[in-house]
Amino acid sequence: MKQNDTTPGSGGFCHAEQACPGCGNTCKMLRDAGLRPTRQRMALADLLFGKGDRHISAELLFDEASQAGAPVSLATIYNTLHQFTRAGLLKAISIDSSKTYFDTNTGDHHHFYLEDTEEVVDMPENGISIANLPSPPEGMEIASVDVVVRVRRAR
Amino acid sequence: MKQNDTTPGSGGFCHAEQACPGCGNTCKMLRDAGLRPTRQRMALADLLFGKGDRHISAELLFDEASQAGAPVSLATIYNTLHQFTRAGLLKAISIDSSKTYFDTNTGDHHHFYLEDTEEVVDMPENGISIANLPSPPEGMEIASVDVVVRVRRAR
DNA sequence: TTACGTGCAAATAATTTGCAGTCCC
DNA sequence: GGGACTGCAAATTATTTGCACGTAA
Repeated sequence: MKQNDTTPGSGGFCHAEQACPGCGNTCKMLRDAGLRPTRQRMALADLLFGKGDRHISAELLFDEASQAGAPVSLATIYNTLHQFTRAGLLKAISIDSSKTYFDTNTGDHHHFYLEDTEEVVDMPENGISIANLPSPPEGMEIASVDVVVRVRRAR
Repeated sequence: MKQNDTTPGSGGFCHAEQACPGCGNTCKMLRDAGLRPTRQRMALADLLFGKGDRHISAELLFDEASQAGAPVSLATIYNTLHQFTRAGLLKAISIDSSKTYFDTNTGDHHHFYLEDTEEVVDMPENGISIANLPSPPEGMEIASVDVVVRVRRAR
């Protein structure tokens, strides 16, 4: 359950701008994104942004939420992940064709993909540099450049 | 394996090494890959490799085969695409998370992804260059480096 | 002949959607 | 109170699999 008890008072469990214990700034983050800070969204946001940069699939987040004592339906997980993505809080990455991963690091960066474990890992920000990028087909503009370095256990 | 017994008329419709009309070298390609040159595989190979480098999805190949007068079941399309991939004739690319595309260009190269049309286009071979690639996590070796430049219609 | 291939339909897996009930503002 | 949000289950989409039959070697 919630380890903080800060008298929600006025009906809502979260009080706008001020950082209510347990909400931290999650509440504000959601409001700023134009999303109502509901119980589910708060719980998911805390899981997603509570421990540094993460790369997570819907299914995995579902399991985490369940185990964290905040069961959220899978449909809501998907909805929320997409809402967060639309709001710019997350970035969707498609590395493995079967699952979609969501990245809490929305900055410009690239990834290592561990083939053995199907894990996605951020590449050090300053590492890679790309040159001689061919100009895109005519009439097109570059939306983004995604680099994925697939790695496997060295034998 | 027998390499020189190419007596036409011995039962199969395709006769090993020599270019039988209608087979071209497709036949040999399949044999070399360790795959029996069946009617379906020949038809699909012709569609795949008959017109330069392509990026195609199973569904699309299915439609093409049907229209080409060589209907092949969707299951066989999938099986065949994976067999070809395993044999090194194709390369699977996951750019869009929903569909898997198969690339007839198995060389080292990168792609443009046209977001508007969901099309995959090869990037000129000589264009891009990547530097300062961070070393992979310890105990790991690089399997491949995939670069996808997403482009959209310039407004 | 005989093992490998193929087609079909049912089975999965990941994700989306319709809708009735719930909750935030 | 009212519209935004959720949960559930059914619907979709992409792909895989089991199994009887067909076909290349």
